Amino acid sequence: MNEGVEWALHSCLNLAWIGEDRAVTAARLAAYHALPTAYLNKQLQALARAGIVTSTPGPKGGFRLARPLERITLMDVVTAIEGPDEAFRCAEIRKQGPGETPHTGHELPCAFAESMAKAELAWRRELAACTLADVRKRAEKRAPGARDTLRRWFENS
Amino acid sequence: MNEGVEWALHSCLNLAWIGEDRAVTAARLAAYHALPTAYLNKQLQALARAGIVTSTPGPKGGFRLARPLERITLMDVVTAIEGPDEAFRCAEIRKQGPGETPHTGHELPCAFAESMAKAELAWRRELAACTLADVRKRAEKRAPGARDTLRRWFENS
DNA sequence: GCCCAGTTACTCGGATACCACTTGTCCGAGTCACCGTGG
DNA sequence: CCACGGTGACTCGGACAAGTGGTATCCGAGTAACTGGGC
Repeated sequence: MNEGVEWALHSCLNLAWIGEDRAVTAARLAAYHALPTAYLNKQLQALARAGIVTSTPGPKGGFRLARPLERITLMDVVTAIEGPDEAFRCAEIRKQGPGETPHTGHELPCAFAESMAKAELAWRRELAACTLADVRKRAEKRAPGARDTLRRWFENS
Repeated sequence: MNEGVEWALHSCLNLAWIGEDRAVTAARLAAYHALPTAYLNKQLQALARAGIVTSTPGPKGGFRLARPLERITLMDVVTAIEGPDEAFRCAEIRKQGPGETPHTGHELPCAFAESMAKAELAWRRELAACTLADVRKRAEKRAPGARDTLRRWFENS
């Protein structure tokens, strides 16, 4: 899986902690975790295309959350970064070569693909059931000072 | 996801349909679906290392199933081909740069990683619950002639 | 006829290139803030 | 003092390279079957 997913998740949480009142540039978000600025910018663009964050150009511009964390799921972020394609894409090799399935088995979906899709659906269901607000709650319980440290750093930057 | 997974799954099913009495070479398995022989051989080697199939060299050699399909799950095959690593590997970026989580939040696992791992566990659970025998049953119901066609082709090859 | 050793051909197995995609970087279009000027 | 136009700098956004892992291939080590000869 693309590692940009982790960057995007933490960036969303950071944006929420900073507050929705002001936009944050990709450079500052990147600096906070020592990430390559331009590449994180690329991921944030993907989030913007997905409607998870909004981007404003010009001075005092940057990114901010498009909606509260309660309405953003892990699935949203993963889909925004990874794309909508399924991980297991059936190439239908059973239809190639002499082994092409006979007796009207072509139209019906491949039994393997079906089971893999079912498993992937369970994965997506879990991701869709977990909002970033849930994660924020757990993170604040574990590292109580993280939020304040972050706000202080972004104000003094 | 690696496309070799699909090849391995179909090859296992084909081996089961052919019968356990004789070994089948990678070349014939590949020819049946018009796949590159050497590369499929590589995937079969991975299955052999995982103990899913056994390989015998020399004339009349080849691959055969190490155990019946009832005891082979989708998870086994996926792990054999893809490796045991999780798809989402947390790089712990929260510990980098000025944003390193303070107040003893380091030892506890990342909340994001935890949720992602939970979702992935659901995926693995589904894969582990589905045996290749289940898939075979469904495939035979959809394409009743597939098994006989396959056996005929492999006998006349 | 039976046994055995040598040869042979066939198999897997790992070492070796090729290619696509992820990762990483750069510069330009657009935009808002700021500043100086005029009323 | 206030309004306004011009300038400037800062932002995102997409186009452009580099590195890594998946994809594909080849050749060698090893083995079991086959063949021919000897008993």
